[in-house]
Amino acid sequence: MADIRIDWPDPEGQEIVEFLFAVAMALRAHFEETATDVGLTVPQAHTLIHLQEPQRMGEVAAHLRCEPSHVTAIADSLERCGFLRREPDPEDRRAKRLLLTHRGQQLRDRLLARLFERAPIISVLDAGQRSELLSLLRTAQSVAGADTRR
Amino acid sequence: MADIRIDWPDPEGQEIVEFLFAVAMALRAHFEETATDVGLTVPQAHTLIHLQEPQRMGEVAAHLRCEPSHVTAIADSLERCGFLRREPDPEDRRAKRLLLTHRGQQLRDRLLARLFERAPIISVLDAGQRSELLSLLRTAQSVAGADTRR
DNA sequence: AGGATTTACTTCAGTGGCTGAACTGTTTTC
DNA sequence: GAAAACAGTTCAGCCACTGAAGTAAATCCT
Repeated sequence: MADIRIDWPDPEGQEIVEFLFAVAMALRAHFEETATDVGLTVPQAHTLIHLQEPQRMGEVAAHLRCEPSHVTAIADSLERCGFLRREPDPEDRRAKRLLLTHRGQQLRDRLLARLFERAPIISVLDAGQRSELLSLLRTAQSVAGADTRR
Repeated sequence: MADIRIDWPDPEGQEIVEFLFAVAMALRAHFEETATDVGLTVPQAHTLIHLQEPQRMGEVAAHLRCEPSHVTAIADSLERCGFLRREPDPEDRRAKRLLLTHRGQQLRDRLLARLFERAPIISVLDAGQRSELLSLLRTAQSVAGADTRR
């Protein structure tokens, strides 16, 4: 992504976007690698991470930004592996909540630990740089979040 | 991605990684949206962007991190649409180079313009914050790059 | 020089993530 | 209490992508 050239009035902004794209791609690769390391696919890993607390399937679908039918498939596979189970939602008998089994919790912890442990990028920054980066990212958060929604 | 909690000795680093994941997901969505806006799929858009200068197909495959056979398919589609053509590599008659047609160039420019123009994140930062962010990202670049390679 | 190996792309069959439509059962609405 | 909206499931099908087998050209090795 470092080889993009285009006539554009804001070279600094462009360079930032390019860097962020590079970061995005690196993190994506890191996530995928970590997931396969622990024996999960990317959507399985995303789902597992989201299930810190029991969630209704529709809520998971909204979080993953995919169709509910896809969540059915993901939940099927994770349930077959014994990482979660379906539980009827006490407040709505149409809905089901996904909740992690003990093995699922363990796997989730392992996954997250590896994810943060070997994360690229932050390891070269010193304490001051890191808090600077953090505050900049916090500032930018609102827009990023606003842009994420469909 | 804001709802991850795990017992981890480095909460600041964790928060940075979480933010970067959020940024990564936002940018990915932004890229996908922009690509479909101009009538391209994600891999088509990536390929088009990479073709600022004519590239051999193997080189494109390496850049996209996919199998050469997939590049054949992508090139087929883009050639059918008239955005690029195959040209025999003058230095190796086994190889073919992909090069953009005029329409392909135009589309690439439009794509990149939209990509930077509507990029999330940077728009809320002022000039000082932006150069800070840029220098931090430059510092972190080496590691990110190192982690990207297989 | 020339036969064996490697390399660049293509073709094709198959996998896996994901969507959209049709269906069941439950809740809400008026 | 019937009609509409909703949660999840099933199924057919799309698209990105891989891996193996095939063709043609370059390189390697005496």
